[in-house]
Amino acid sequence: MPHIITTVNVNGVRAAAKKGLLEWLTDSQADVVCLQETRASDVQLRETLAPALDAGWHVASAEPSAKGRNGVAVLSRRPADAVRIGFGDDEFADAGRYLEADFDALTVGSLYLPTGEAETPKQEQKERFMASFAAHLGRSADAAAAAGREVLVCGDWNIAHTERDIKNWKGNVKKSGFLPGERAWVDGLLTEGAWVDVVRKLHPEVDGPYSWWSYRGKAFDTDAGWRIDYHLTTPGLAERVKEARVERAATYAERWSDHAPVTVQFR
Amino acid sequence: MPHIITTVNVNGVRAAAKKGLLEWLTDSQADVVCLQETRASDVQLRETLAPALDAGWHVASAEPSAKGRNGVAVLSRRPADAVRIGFGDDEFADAGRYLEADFDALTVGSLYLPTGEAETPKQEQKERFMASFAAHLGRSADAAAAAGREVLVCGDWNIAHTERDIKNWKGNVKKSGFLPGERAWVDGLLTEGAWVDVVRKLHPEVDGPYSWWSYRGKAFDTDAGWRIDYHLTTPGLAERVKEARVERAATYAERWSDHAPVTVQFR
DNA sequence: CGTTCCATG
DNA sequence: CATGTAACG
Repeated sequence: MPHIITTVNVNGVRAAAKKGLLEWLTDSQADVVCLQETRASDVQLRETLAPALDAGWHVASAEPSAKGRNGVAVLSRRPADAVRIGFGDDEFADAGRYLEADFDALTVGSLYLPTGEAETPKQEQKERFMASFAAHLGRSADAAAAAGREVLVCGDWNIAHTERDIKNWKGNVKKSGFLPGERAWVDGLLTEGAWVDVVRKLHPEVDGPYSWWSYRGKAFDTDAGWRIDYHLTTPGLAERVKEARVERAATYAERWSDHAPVTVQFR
Repeated sequence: MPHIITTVNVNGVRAAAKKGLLEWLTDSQADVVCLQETRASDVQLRETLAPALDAGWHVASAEPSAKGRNGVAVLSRRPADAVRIGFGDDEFADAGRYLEADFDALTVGSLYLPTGEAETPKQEQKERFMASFAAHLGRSADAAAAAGREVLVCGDWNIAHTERDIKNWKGNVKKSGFLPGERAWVDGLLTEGAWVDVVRKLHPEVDGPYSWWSYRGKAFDTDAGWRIDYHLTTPGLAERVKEARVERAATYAERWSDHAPVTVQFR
């Protein structure tokens, strides 16, 4: 079973690969790397990742129906036992926003939750996705418990959960990504330990660690970021979490994404 | 009166400026430089050319109504006495395809004739432009003769006149830019010496010199080009032409346009 | 094959 | 402020 799992929104895998993603991957100790916003077809993704595939990585991907948008993937050092695209909602079936891959008794999900914009139809779409995906998580947790399996769902959730998860929380209370309803939705996922935010579990008292910084202005340099990339795990797996870190340095020399990789390690 | 005049289609002045246009301009001995396909608003053009303007160049420009398309300009070491945009045809009035500037007894025109595509509405538009512009050239020649002035119209005519003006002429007889009707239209302009193609006058027997090479393949390296950038002058001025050259080397180290500057010098 | 625009983030 | 795409050349 994989012990080190990283998630990173690459904001265009082709651009990221030109700027350092592949070198970062070469240095990575991860067993599984979940990618979001590949913004590439399956063919383009394989072409871009060819050096990594040659080096032994396997890839499973969910291609977006709209060219140059969304796209999620799971890279792994050995092939997944099974791969499932989508989460049973026809509206988002071919959006390239969710993919699950099984490795022994562990299921890993790579999620790219929609961006919203308060008071617009985009926000309604985000909320439809949230409702539907929460139902999937519920079913998934129940099925895993019944089958003695564990589940880890990581990716870009596009929601900062608490005031600790966003540098300028006061300035964003009416902005999509920090709306009360969105934060309450995350509360609901974590209720009674159904799911555990394992980075927060390990670092309960710190601000951040942020995983996304706008490209505008000097947000990265001043660490004016958001923690919107999470690893949520089933409770049994959460008990085994050993270490978690945001690899801010990965994008420090040359920034190859506006997100940084978030890595968790399990016993 | 200016004695050295250059024309160059820059294929986007902002991109060209980043890659060497301004250095070429610094080294240029020209008194007047006509630009085509600036693909910029007047404001963007001035921002882009700011170093040249600081160095003493003056600019007159015809902004395109469609953003990022067309656009012609005349740079000069002293301000023009008068500037006229367009050539009296309402259809093309704000297309950013023609500009005239007066310097003493010389009028200089910067032309970007439309690209065509055989058997399509684009070709019909090109031919409407050609008919209308030929009428303007006729009026212009008559007026110049009556007033004892000379006229030079340079730019990207998007037509290779003869078999000498295109490397692979056999492969292009049905392609816009080398259609019989287009070539005959140029014949008509030159009839009875009303207008003189001064580069060809100086170099009657050579193939080329080409002034445009496709970016595709190795067209530039193999000199598989087209001569579509001309200086047409009134007969009196043609008598004074001393030297003409295509500055192919200007774009050799780093190609800042798919066209090369064409420079003529007068006594 | 390159430029610029657009929608999206 | 960066991505990919499109129309255009």
